[in-house]
Amino acid sequence: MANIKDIAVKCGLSVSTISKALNGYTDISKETKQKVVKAAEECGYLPNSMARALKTNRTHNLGVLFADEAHSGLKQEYFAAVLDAFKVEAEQNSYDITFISHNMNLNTRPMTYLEHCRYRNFDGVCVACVEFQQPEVLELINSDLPVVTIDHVFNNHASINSANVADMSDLVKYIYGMGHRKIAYVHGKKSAVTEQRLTSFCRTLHDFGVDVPPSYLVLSAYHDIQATKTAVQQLLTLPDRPTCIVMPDDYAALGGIEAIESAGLRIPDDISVAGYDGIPLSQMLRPRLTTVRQDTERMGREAAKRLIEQIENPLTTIVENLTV
Amino acid sequence: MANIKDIAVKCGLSVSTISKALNGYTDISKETKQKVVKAAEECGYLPNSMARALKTNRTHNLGVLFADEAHSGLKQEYFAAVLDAFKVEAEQNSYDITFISHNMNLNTRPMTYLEHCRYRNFDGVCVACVEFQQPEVLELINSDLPVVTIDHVFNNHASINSANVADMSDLVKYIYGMGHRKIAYVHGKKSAVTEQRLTSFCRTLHDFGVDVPPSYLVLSAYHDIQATKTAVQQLLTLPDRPTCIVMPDDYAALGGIEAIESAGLRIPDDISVAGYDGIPLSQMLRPRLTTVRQDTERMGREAAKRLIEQIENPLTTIVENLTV
DNA sequence: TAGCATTGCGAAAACGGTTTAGAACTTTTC
DNA sequence: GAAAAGTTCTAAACCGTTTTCGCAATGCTA
Repeated sequence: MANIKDIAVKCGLSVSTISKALNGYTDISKETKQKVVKAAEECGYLPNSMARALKTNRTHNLGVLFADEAHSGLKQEYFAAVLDAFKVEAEQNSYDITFISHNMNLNTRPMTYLEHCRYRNFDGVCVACVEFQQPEVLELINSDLPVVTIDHVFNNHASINSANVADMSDLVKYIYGMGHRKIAYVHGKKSAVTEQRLTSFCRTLHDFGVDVPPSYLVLSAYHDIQATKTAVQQLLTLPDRPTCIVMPDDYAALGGIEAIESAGLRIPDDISVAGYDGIPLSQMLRPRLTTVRQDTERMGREAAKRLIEQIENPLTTIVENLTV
Repeated sequence: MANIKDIAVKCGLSVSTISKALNGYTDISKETKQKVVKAAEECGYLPNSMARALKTNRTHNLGVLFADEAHSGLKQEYFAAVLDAFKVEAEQNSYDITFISHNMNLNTRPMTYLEHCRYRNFDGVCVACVEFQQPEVLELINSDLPVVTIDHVFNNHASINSANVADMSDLVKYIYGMGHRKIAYVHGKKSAVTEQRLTSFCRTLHDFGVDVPPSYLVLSAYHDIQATKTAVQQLLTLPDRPTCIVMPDDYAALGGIEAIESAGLRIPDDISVAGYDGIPLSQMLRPRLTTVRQDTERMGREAAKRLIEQIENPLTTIVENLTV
């Protein structure tokens, strides 16, 4: 309720002095500063972030785009975990986070993502879990706003990526080590992430002298239980059935497991299953799922750190890609 | 980039006329309005939400408090689903949402939740998934800000609640119908929700003529796999073991299942298990979990609707509690 | 044609801060 | 003891809007 003017009157000082005293300017004496801080405390003074932002052009607010077409971004445990970590790190640096949307109406037409960010004056944005090739998303990423992307690399932009190549390689080595030679991969839709995993999958096996027949690589989609079920059913009809199937992710794996059990096969006796994500769920499944644990905590925190670094030190910050 | 002044110059009109033309004032001629709108379009004009908020005291931004001590709010599928629905409904009404925290620094000390809301000028707040008895939370809820709470009823405040009494009753009836008579309940920590479920559990069984021995009611915690595992282990040592156990929620149920299987018992042959929440996960478990599906979609949307209603029609809105 | 309502627009004061330039005063320097 | 330098504060412009009030011009009525 109380504003800076009230405090000025109460202290018998000017508005500018109050502002400076409260913002650590050095040309204010210790005594004055103390008096001001005390008065502010007594009034329950809170700065008005709008007025401040209006003048400074800095909101201390970050936009996050965490949504896919199905509006199910938050429901995906993996992204929820990343966002949660992002939030924690942002808060520790006194930044708030607001969701970016494109449903707010501007005159007649709804705003684009970028327009929304400009409207709200976000200091920076974090983009994850979207179709990165969408024009609207590209417009946002190629704007002059500080940006960090998750699981997608753009030239000249910071990004945090899960270590797809190394992780998949480790997973394949582990499976190979268990004695499997006929390994299939039900993979997600074409994307940078998918490409990396797919390539790593094939190359690692190739290095072991195992060649993957094309029929062992089946298209499904991330987080799509039904599609994965269908894909696995297809695999099971092959004359030379795989002995192990790698699923797009832990969640989709549930569909694969269902397909296998419906076919009257037992896991892991008849066929083995591996997932991807390392979400807690996977450790609770019966049978327990072999999976790759992704360090979502670190990804979220690093994303926030690098974004804030970019915002606060635009000139000295080297924008780079981090693989976690 | 372009502001209202630029448009004024471009159109040869005054700033006030531009503002009015863009905001549907009626004392502007059709021709002028068209000219202004066209010019604004050409400049790629976007209003500055800060300036607007500063003047109008309305931000079109809602604060959401979705966090517990463990910072795991978002990781809980149930609340993530509610938040997701809340977000969708808010967006459709041109409201943004940002997370409330208490980590932003004000001078020396961090802000309280309420201070944070004032600082950001939220038009209203949604509170869920917190310890409602915390002083800081109470301060927020009892402030003059429009508030809607999820799963907790406060006098004179809107709230959206899952239908604990009816749902638990239905669950118990179903279990009873399956032939069970020795039913135990591993429940969450004391809270309004827990009380309702516990009471409903006991009363429904009582109505069937079944009395629940105190040893069948064991304290655990929501979403706590370990605590639930321990609680179930305790139940299994009872001389007169239950034939069915109701868990605090689907997630915690995983701990219970583990305890049972570790004890060499089979589900559902030796003992049955029921959960609570109806999260997708539960339908994928082996064995499939009997559970109560909560309409998280409706809860989230209704919460947003009622909050916005309160904000926009403070005088005519009757604040009430909705049970979904 | 005088009087009056209506229509369309502009001037200017907010909203609550930040920040630059400089004023007033004190201290140091030579 | 005057000029230079340092210290502490203030005045005022500014950020981009909204909104009240008033003013002119026009149309209408009698």
